[in-house]
Amino acid sequence: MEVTRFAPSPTGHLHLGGARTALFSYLFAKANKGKFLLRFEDTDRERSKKEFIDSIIDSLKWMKITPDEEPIYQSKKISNHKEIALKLYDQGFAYACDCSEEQLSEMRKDQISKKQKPMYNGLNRDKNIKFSEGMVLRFKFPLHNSSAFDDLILGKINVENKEFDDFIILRSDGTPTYNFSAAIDDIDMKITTVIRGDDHITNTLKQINVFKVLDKKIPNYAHLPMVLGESGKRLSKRDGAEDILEYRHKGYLNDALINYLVRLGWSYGEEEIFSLEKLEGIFDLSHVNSSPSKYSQDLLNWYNNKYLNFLTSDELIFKLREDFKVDFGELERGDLAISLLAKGANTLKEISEESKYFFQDPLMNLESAGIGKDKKEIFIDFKNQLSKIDFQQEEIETVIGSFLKLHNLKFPELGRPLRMILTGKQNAPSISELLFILGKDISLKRIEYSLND
RNA sequence: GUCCCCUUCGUCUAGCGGUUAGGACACCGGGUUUUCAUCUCGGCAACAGGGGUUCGAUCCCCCUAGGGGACGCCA
Repeated sequence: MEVTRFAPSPTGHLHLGGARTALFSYLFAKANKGKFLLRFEDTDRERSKKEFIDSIIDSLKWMKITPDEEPIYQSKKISNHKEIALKLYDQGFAYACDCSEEQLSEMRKDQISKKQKPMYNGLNRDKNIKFSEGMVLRFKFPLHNSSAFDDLILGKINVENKEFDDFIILRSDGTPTYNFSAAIDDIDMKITTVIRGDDHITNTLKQINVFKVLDKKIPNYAHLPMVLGESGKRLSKRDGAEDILEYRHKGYLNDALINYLVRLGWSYGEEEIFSLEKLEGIFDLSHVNSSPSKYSQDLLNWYNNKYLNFLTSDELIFKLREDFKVDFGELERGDLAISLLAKGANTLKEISEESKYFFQDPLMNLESAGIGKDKKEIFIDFKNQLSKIDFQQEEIETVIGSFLKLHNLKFPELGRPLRMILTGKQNAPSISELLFILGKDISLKRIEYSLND
């Protein structure tokens, strides 16, 4: 059975890139009838925050990415990992090193100045220093040959071992480091396929050597090409490197975001729209693109607009009420109003902002509505005509038509000022729709207000 | 600097040796809407460059260029 995991470090919120990694990992597990697990790599005491654990959990929940078991906290396994590191030391797969941080940074500076790759030079590798607390343990990385693995997305990756140094597996404070703990935990959790960003490729090469000395089966790896910002640079605050929940606050739908994210790198012929349920059946790694992709606000907006319009007016009303405190349920014809606005809106927030005139009288006087004093009589007559009819859409259109004819007016001469009176805006739904949705009382009230000027 | 990964329209991508190189977003026109949006029809637009392999390369190999990533007692 396939077992995958998402292993964020709680040193920040979940952002777009992380969410995509989690999604792919989750979908791969589901599509293979396997398990998806969550592990917090919270061994960086300084930067790991409970706040971020909570926010990552909330974000995943909102994205409908549900782990099949309770989350694992790496910090709880520190002593276990230390024990294993010590065992490796006893077996000669690791060695003690007492180089000071100053020594190491000197070494690094020196190498950089010589245009060399900065890395530990193996000074203490063969000195058989006896380990005592306060020293670090370094992994004896093979000196010769190369390390390789078959990436499920990228294909064969092979790097000369001389490119690696003897990385630290146990810090001087006695805690294990990432590359060591991650490998051990993947073993413990029986992970079969590791799906993560391709910035982890070198880590993978290190970790498979840990697997080897431990004589454990190496999992499959799939490295996802990065998501870049719209500028082509690293994802920044401006384009998605912020809290994924920000998207919720801006009025994006989780289903739209899921759909957008999965299509960022993965494809299924020429289909564009996928429900999570469908993805759980058809997702695969072989159709993941091997090149990096750029974030596109336009495309996300397009998806969001689509999904907004997949919703029923009742569902829209519910979401607007919950997330934006705008209650279309209070309106006579709120269902029509909201679906009308949803047609052209990219986000729930836009709907709420656009909806003002349904809830508040715009209070336009003659001048701001663009009606000259000489035209006032005409509008008074129009108001009288309106007040006589039953406010059904057809009747409204009929009365407008005959009124226009009677006064020999072109539509805009009536429509433009009327739209201002009704909404306070130049751009809004069609006049007959507006009158119908607003209803007789409100429509007449707004017209009267202007005419009383 | 060293190593690794990547390269099809501006963007997301289809393609898996023979295609008029397809779709979507964006953009630009036409129609509908006597406003905007919607809707609809149409248009613009790509195989980074150079060598091979092959009867034939977008597709396979090499080089160059460009982009991204890694190089911590962070994860």
